[in-house]
Amino acid sequence: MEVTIAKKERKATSEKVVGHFSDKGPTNSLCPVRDILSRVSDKWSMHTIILLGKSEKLRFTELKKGIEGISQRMLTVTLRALEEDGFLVREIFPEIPPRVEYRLTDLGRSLLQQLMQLSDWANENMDEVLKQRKRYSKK
Amino acid sequence: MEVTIAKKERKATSEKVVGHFSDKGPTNSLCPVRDILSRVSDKWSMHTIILLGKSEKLRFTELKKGIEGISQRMLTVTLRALEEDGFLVREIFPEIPPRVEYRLTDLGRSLLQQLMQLSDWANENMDEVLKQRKRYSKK
DNA sequence: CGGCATCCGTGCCGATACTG
DNA sequence: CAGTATCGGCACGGATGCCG
Repeated sequence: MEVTIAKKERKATSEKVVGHFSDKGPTNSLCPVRDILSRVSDKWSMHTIILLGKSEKLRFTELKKGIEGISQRMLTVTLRALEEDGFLVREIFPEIPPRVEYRLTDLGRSLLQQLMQLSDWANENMDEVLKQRKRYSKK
Repeated sequence: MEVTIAKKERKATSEKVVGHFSDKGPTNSLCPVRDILSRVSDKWSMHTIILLGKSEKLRFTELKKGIEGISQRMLTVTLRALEEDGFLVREIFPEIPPRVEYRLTDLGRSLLQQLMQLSDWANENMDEVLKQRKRYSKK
């Protein structure tokens, strides 16, 4: 039995979301959004998805090199969480030294498309946001 | 001079994002995305934006009633952060008792559109994600 | 009514050391 | 190479009390 880090660390997050949206209410229809949003918006998931989107298939070490600043631990945690949601698959080659490859699933690529759209919006509007922040800071 | 809670609490987040994306790297173009994503994906921002999107203009207490489970403190923090980014405006009426109204800006409504798209995607794909999680849990 | 100040638990994440 | 285990700092957010 492997996977001990990610399993524990993810449980809390899931329950947090479920707990706040499982009951009725007008905003209830957005439960999935916050769920996925909170999955993707953590510190490293988006980086990982984008990088995999560019290269189609990468090894652990290649990902680590491509994502500047990420620790071994967080790369593992992030990859396991994305695997759990079905955004990527993990393929183990029982060689010595071991080799593990990661690639996006169709679902993962679909998510990537969404992120790209959001990316476009963000790039278009970031200047305005920064301007607003500046204005706000001296009020 | 007002605004003490939110200002302090936001500084760390901003610096965190900037610190990790201000340098070069292939994923650098996504800096704004993570910035906005981390703004929107906190515990209450999306609720707030959606609710304001429905009602066009709401008072503090009305928002508090509409967002189930939110504390006074977090509503204040959330509203200040969204105001800082220019997603909503805060209008104070110096009456007794005081009245404060919040409404989305054009920028905020534009962001809302993006969230709605993401919402659609999430609703379409959540079943698949949940299925994947189940499969993963018994592996 | 619409906040602010403070205390405090909990979870996220980095650093480090160890392993098949 | 690709992880796991553990410790510790710090940010996020809840509870409570006070105020113009």
